Amino acid sequence: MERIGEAEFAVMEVLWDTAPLTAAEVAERAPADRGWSLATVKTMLGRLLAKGVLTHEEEGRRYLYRPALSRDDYLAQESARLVDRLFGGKVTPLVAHLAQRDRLSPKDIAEIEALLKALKP
Amino acid sequence: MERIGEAEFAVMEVLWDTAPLTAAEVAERAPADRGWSLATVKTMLGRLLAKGVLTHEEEGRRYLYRPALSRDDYLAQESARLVDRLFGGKVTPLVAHLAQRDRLSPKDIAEIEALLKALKP
DNA sequence: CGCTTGCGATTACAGATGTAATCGCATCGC
DNA sequence: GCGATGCGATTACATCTGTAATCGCAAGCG
Repeated sequence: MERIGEAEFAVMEVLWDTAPLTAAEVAERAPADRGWSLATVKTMLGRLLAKGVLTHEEEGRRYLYRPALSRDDYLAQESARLVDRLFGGKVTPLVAHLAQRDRLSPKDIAEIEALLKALKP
Repeated sequence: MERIGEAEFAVMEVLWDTAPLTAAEVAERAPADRGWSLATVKTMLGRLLAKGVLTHEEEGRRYLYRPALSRDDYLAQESARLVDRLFGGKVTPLVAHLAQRDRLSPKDIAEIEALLKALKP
């Protein structure tokens, strides 16, 4: 699975929010704090195409870009990577760690409990 | 906070397991599948020193390397990065996602529930 | 029909990272 | 003492990533 970088991810976010878009439209919607030039956005789009995580269809002489990887699949992939690398592939230690370090609020805990309860048969 | 790369992380793992160690000892204990030369390990150690995540003390004409960042702090840092980037900084959606995608076993769920219960006042 | 304009493609370049060879010096064995 | 060894430091180089300028061509304007 091709890795996608931090800046590339920001481009994906734009397209996960709205698709399909032209390069210029992606540039417009990109986070302002990035301060990207249109050229930079075009490079990103080209690389993401090459990595297979975007598709494009021609619209006149332009391309319309569209994600080929769902945000959800991406989340799953990245979460799994973290869990594998840092927590021996087990989710429980991750939750334990987050619980201790992030000081989950009682509300958070209640939410997660409800969520888990709903998963049980 | 200085980022540490994938290969650098592998070196840290060795030192989190056992410390302090000399460069040669780190090389011996590094994951075999990396196939690292001693030179490579030395480069890693140098860079990790420069990043401040290792310390060294002189032992004769060699160094003994020792982590300056605990594995736990590193886990916290990386977990927080993931949660921030992908889940809007909220832990609950991450757990929800893991629960759905990773198909937590009933045993996992029970473990996490017990863990959360223990956190409640 | 030619000229501008707008597009993707190509090229550029710096910094980080992974991998490694080499260098300069201190030390240990003789 | 002196040469071989072993150490960290320096240098090398390819790849990936972030950022961007430039190129070549097609299409639309006049």
